[in-house]
Amino acid sequence: MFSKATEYALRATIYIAQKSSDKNKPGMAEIAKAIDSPQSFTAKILQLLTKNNKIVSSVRGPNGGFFLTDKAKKLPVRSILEAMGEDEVLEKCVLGLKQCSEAKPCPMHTNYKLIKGQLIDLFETKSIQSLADEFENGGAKLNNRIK
Amino acid sequence: MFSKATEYALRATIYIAQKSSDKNKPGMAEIAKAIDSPQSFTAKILQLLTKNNKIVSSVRGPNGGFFLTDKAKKLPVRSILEAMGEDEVLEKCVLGLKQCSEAKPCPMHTNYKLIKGQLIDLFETKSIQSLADEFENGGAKLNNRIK
DNA sequence: ATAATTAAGGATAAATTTGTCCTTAATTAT
DNA sequence: ATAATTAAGGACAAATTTATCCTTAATTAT
Ligand code: FES
Ligand code: FES
Repeated sequence: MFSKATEYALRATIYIAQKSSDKNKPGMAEIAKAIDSPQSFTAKILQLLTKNNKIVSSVRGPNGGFFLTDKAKKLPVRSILEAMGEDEVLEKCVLGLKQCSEAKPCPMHTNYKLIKGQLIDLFETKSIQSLADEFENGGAKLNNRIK
Repeated sequence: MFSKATEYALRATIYIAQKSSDKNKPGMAEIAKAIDSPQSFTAKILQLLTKNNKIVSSVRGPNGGFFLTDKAKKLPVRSILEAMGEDEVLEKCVLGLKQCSEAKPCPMHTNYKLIKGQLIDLFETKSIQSLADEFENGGAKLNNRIK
């Protein structure tokens, strides 16, 4: 559904939201390990999410790392997709027509639009914070390594 | 959601299902034009769908082209995804965990699984034939060029 | 001030996806 | 039989995505 980059972005952001505090900000090594992603690549992705302080914030130097402001935690998950330039996935025609519309619907449209609506609603309603709460609190995981 | 290749595969198959008959089998040029796809690339994709006569059938030579057997028309849309090796998209974890499971759910799982179920149901229930019926009959389109 | 730590950023490489072109093989019409 | 038509298939090219590595800049601890 999403690119690897966006999957890493989602997992990393949720991890940071849950783990960061004033005292403790996870660094790249910790994050990549926790979400089971390639470290250098994930670093690039966090750079994107940090640019203009869109979603993720960071501090350099010893005890530095990544964190989310309270404001950022309240953002809908969709804002991560937007920062990754991949939120059009939610709006796309499932058969790849240039527009998904009632005016010129594809043969799947009538059935798919119901699902699409729920998908959009999910990503717009769920906040980053609420996903962070699911993580560990609700027993949700951000990797599924055996150990 | 799907790769371009799979989008072309879906559109092309639906088009062929609707347009082909004993007397008339659309060729590559016609298909690519109708579904607004790059011809040579689409040809490769139809080769995949034709291999082992999985979904699409073909005849070479004058008045040759592509068609679907009645049996093929009754296949679920998901079988096209399978032929393209891309049906795992339906089963995947939305955050990219290696497994989507109740045992080790990601933070989106509880909400997403409801949508996922509908998505799987849609692709397993809808037949290629029923989509072909939507096309032109039901006013559905396989491209949205202005003209 | 200095050294240590950590993210930012640039350059580059590998892998995959998307796409084109040309030749070959099969089939049909004449 | 021959020529025309059309899909099959191989080789290759372009574009995009994924990934690594190394240097630079900022910050902190000493
Ligand atoms: S037009 Fe294809 S899903 Fe809406
Ligand atoms: S585990 Fe992520 S969607 Fe099921």
